[in-house]
Amino acid sequence: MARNHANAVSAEAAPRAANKVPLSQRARARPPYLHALNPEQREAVETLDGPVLVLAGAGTGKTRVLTTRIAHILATGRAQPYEVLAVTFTNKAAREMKQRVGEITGGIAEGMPWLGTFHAIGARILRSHAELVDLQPSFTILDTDDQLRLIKQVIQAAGLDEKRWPPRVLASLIDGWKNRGISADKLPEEDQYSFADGRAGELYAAYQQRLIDLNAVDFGDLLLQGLRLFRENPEVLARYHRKFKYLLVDEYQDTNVAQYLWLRLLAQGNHNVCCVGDDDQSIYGWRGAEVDNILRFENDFPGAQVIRLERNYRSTGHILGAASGLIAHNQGRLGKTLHTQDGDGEQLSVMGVWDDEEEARLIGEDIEQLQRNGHALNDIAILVRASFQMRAFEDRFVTLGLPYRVIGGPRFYERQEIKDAIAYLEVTLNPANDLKFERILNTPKRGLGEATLKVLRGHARREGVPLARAARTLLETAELKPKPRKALADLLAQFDRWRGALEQMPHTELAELVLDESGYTAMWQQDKSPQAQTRLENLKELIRFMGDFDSLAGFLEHVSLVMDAEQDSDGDRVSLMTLHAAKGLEFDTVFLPGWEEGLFPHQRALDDSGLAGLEEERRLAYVGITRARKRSKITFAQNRRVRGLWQAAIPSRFVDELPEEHVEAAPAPTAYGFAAPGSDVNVFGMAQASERDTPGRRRARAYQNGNGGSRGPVTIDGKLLASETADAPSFDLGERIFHQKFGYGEIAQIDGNKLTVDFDKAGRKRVVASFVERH
DNA sequence: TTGTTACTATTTTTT
DNA sequence: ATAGTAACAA
Repeated sequence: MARNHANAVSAEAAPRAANKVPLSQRARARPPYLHALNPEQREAVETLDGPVLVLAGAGTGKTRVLTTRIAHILATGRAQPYEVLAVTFTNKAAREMKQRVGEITGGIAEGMPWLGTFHAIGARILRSHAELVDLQPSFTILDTDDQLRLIKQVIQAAGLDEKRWPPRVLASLIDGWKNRGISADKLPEEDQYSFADGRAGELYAAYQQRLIDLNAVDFGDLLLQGLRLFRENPEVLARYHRKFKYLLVDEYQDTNVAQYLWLRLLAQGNHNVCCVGDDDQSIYGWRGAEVDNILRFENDFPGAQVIRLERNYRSTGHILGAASGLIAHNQGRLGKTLHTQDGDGEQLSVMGVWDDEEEARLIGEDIEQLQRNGHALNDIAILVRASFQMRAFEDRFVTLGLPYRVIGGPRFYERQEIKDAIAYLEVTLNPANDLKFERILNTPKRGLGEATLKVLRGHARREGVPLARAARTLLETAELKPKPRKALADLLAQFDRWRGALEQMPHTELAELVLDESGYTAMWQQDKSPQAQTRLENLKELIRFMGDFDSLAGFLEHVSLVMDAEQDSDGDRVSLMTLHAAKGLEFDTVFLPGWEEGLFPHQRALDDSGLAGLEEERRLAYVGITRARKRSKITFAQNRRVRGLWQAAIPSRFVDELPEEHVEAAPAPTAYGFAAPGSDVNVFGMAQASERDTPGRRRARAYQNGNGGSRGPVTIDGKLLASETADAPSFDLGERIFHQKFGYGEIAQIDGNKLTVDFDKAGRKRVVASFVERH
């Protein structure tokens, strides 16, 4: 490992291919984009020939290096935009990179057709050669719902008990195999018995056959079939070897085996492959990422140069020191020493609290304090290990009226109503899409249930035709009872009509028509649940978004690959997210709650993957701490509700692994029950005595906060909200209102900008007026 | 076929 | 606690 380091340093003196570049070129003034880089970054950008691994620690300018490198390749004329393959994991990263390359080159990147996610690029390559892997170029890409439905069918067809052999389990097994590049015919003996008493391979193969029947692929196939394509057709691979002069990979520590193999095949062409990553930030092992890929880079790509970026531009000395000390407890790492030219800054604070409610309250107060001192909420984040931890914070922030945003929650295209709507549109466009057809067959309810579906499936299977086709012929026979028969006939007629309208009207109008006439919109309008309103909004949003595309087909292709929608970034809000979602982001102040054994490190990670699991959890902690520019505040609760029951918790071992010189142990003022909950003690650990903080008022407030059913005026700071509530409408007692989180309710009491509302579902809650709307 | 009740499995999450 | 699912009754 030390050798790598030496290697990197010496390489700086003589870039390997310098002599290939004409002297006139070398003597030119450095282009402006190189000036902004430090020597290591510049080396990473300019070392263009042969394999390069850039080990980029947290906050060392990884994205900058990657984008500048692309810009450099283009600006020096080494390759045309279409000759550079750049892969990322997320659409967000791809978008960002595209934009930043564009900024540096002044638009040359416009046509970088091969900058995208592994899956998008895989799909693109596969479409050009579909026949070579038993597909038609128009193949559809299944989402997880479709995949699960299909696997369920396969399990049923095999005559297995779904309860004993749950489809989800097989789905994740198949996923795992595909991640490791294992196709159905190559399933190792030991994996055979991982499902259904040795029938694993048989089921995997049956599933693959069904995919081919449907002319469909799942996400794993986008890579696995790509591998097969390259292996079975060397001439195709050779074509891409000639095509791609430079390969770049972002977040290399997150690659799985299939991606690695895919990449290695492509890199066999001219070996100009540059991978950027940080072994210390590998946190996706549970979904197939192999840290080994990055650890083994030099073996896999002979002659590789390793360049370390160790100068951190983000965090203070104490934060880096604490994070480095923690991660040093991991065994399998390449090793980096991050340093900063910043000052030491504040030490990390660690504090124990009584329970999750107190944790949320103290952090809430701390945030208000920061806000009073002029900190933007946008610069503050709370990073949790598991999403259930978010609830306490959301509840607290809603009562405080503290604006927050949840990052990475349920994504737009994952929502039920969006998937349903898309299923309708997909079937309109492509009647042969059986899985989507099944999805909407009885949504809304039209009396076409399990029994009808069974008849349809049987018929379709016998004739070897899609369900919609089978349905049509079934209408001619007497196999179905009159009622379902009529319903089915109506549905088919509707689809025919919509299909006919495809050419007649803009696709957004058609979408509205389909959703209206199918009764889908009506279904949600009649739904009384608090989310129904939001769902209808989402449907409107979907149609608005469709307007950005030229055609329905174009829109649907986008949706199948790009599962995320742009996050709204308006307003000054605290960010709330999981540690996983936080990778790549940074904030001035980061709160890290829930550092307790069992939660963080998570018990499941320990049980499932032992030491490797623990090390991944530790990397997660490292990622969390290094998100902070100035302040990291760790808390742990002594008591936490797990699955409804209270459990005593002990502080995470990670707390004790933090080097003491970088950490300040904040006293736990309320932890042992001396101070009443609700007292003004912040996470800095200093009791903030204020004029309104007499013991009596504390008790009063504790009563109000603790016992839910609060009455009387609120004593929590109302003044913070002045700016947000300026334009809030005024309400009357007894008025019906709608609240994003709690649904519909009736106003029971008004205190300035705070309302007490009896919610239909959620009961009596105290909310801020700006958070509700008239109904 | 639909609505009700009982039961179970609850980290992280992209494509 | 809770949500999502499966068996069961109407």
